Amino acid sequence: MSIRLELYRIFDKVAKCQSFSKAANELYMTQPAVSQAIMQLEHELDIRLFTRTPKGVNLTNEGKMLFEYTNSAISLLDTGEKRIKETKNLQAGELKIGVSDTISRYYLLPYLERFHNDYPNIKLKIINRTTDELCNLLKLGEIDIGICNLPITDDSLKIQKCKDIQDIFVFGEKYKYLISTVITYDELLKYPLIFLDNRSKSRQYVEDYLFSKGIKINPEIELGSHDLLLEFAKIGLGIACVVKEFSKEYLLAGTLYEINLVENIPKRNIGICSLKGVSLSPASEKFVDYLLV
Amino acid sequence: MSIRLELYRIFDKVAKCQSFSKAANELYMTQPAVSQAIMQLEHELDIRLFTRTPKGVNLTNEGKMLFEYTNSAISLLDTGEKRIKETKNLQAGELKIGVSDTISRYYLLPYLERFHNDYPNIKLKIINRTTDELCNLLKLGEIDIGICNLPITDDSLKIQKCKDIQDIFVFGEKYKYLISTVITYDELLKYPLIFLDNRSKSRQYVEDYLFSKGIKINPEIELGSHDLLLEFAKIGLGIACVVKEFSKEYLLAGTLYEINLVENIPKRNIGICSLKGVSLSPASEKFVDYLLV
DNA sequence: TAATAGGTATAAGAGGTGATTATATGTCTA
DNA sequence: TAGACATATAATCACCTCTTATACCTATTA
Repeated sequence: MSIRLELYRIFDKVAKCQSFSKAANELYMTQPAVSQAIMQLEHELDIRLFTRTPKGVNLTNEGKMLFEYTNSAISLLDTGEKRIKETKNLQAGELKIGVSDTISRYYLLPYLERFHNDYPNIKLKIINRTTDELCNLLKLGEIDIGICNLPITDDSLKIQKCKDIQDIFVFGEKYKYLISTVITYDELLKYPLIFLDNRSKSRQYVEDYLFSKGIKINPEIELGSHDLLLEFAKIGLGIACVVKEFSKEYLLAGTLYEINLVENIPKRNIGICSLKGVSLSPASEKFVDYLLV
Repeated sequence: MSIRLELYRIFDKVAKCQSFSKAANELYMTQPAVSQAIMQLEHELDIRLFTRTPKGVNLTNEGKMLFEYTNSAISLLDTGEKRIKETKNLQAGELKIGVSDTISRYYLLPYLERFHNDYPNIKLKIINRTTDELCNLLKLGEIDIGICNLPITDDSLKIQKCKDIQDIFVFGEKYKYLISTVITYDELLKYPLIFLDNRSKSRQYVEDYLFSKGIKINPEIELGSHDLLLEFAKIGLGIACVVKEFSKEYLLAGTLYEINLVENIPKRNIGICSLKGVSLSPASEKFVDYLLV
């Protein structure tokens, strides 16, 4: 059988202390235990490692040789252990978050900022993709968690809702006369509509919902980012379908106005996705905490 | 307390096998043992190292991190062990021999040559010093064994006789008339004597012996090496006290002749010295074997 | 010289603990 | 739905390591 690794730890300590007794102390063992351990090691390797003297022990040449290896090995294990502990205390490590870009800008940013302040040694990696792509990245292990627009139907993923969001329609100065007018879904179609492009979950969600109400939208303009939606609406290019929570600045500033629909689009959620059955890394776990509070 | 190093070995194997069962096999343990070991490690580090799946296990991010360390550490210990075994089989290592130069040239050389042929991977270091200095080097651990002129009285040294040598007096052509003449110690003093310088054991031995017989020598010439003794005698500068075994070439070639003394100087010995109570390295041991056969 | 202090070796016994066996549980596949 | 294959859990046992006690050795010191 192979040699008990404990013996190497003891050997290592004895070599450093040049004494069985002192090593025993530092190892919280008795001297005979150390003596026996070294004898066992010497026996198994079939070679003398120490020369015993009345005032301690000295490494033989072969012992010196072995020590070069054990010393590095033991200290490697020690630092490995230490790094794990650091990671646990979030003093090191990295956190790879996949997120759709809409969310990252309007929702995630403050959390990222806070997390980075609290744990500056965690390396943050943010990957912007569509929800579907994020699910794949999760399975590939490329990201630790994904922040996605719900709903997601994937049995291998664990989903935790973390924020309600409300889809609304907004317009700028040009359509100011619509303020305090209540509008039906049908009437919306009379106006030029601005939507995200149809790969996005948000677009799909609203489009699907309206379709279930018998409304088939045909956007005048399709854009790639939520930012552009807001800006296009602001300069009067049409009525944009946006997320209320992500449009607060514009609404508060009075540069955009929300349409009063007879019936709101049902709220949907942003959720945290992770692989089912896979424990989160400490950093991921902590970050999820932030989001859920 | 610190973590059982065995756990790291098991962890390492599991990480490589990506399976508790397979690792158990390779470690000659049962699966539950491995399972428990990993759980213990995870518990002590307070972190998940593997994610369990129905078809094996996978390293978590933290597990991967730890593995980088354990993997190197374990393989370091393995190679350390391997090198020790090589040393034991004389496939590596070094052999430091201290020897007085007289001996090294005439006695040791053939043994060194043979040993080096048999074990070319052992690095040989030969150190030439006087016997007294060699004893000190032994105690300092600078040499593994010393090949010295006996007698040596030092309780901390282990002495093994390995060769008889006979001190004789020789002369060259100039004193050819002495051939087949029997000579007393007293008569020797009539001739110019050539001795080694008085730091050498050989000189001391003969001088002391003759003194015990009431003869006080007063050499005409004192030289630093046995070589020179022979050469000086050959060209007729006197009668040299040399070691018979080291002078064979000259005696056989007829360039030097041995004096017939009424009574031979008592034989003395070359011996192998090593530290008492300290086991010899495998290489040293083997070399001593060569000398003693 | 005797005694002390500090080191290692040895013997014997006890206790802990890691391995085994047996079984449960879960998941994918045929 | 059964079977194969993976890990988890529970309980028992045997080994083996550590401890205690003691011996022995070598320096140092009174």
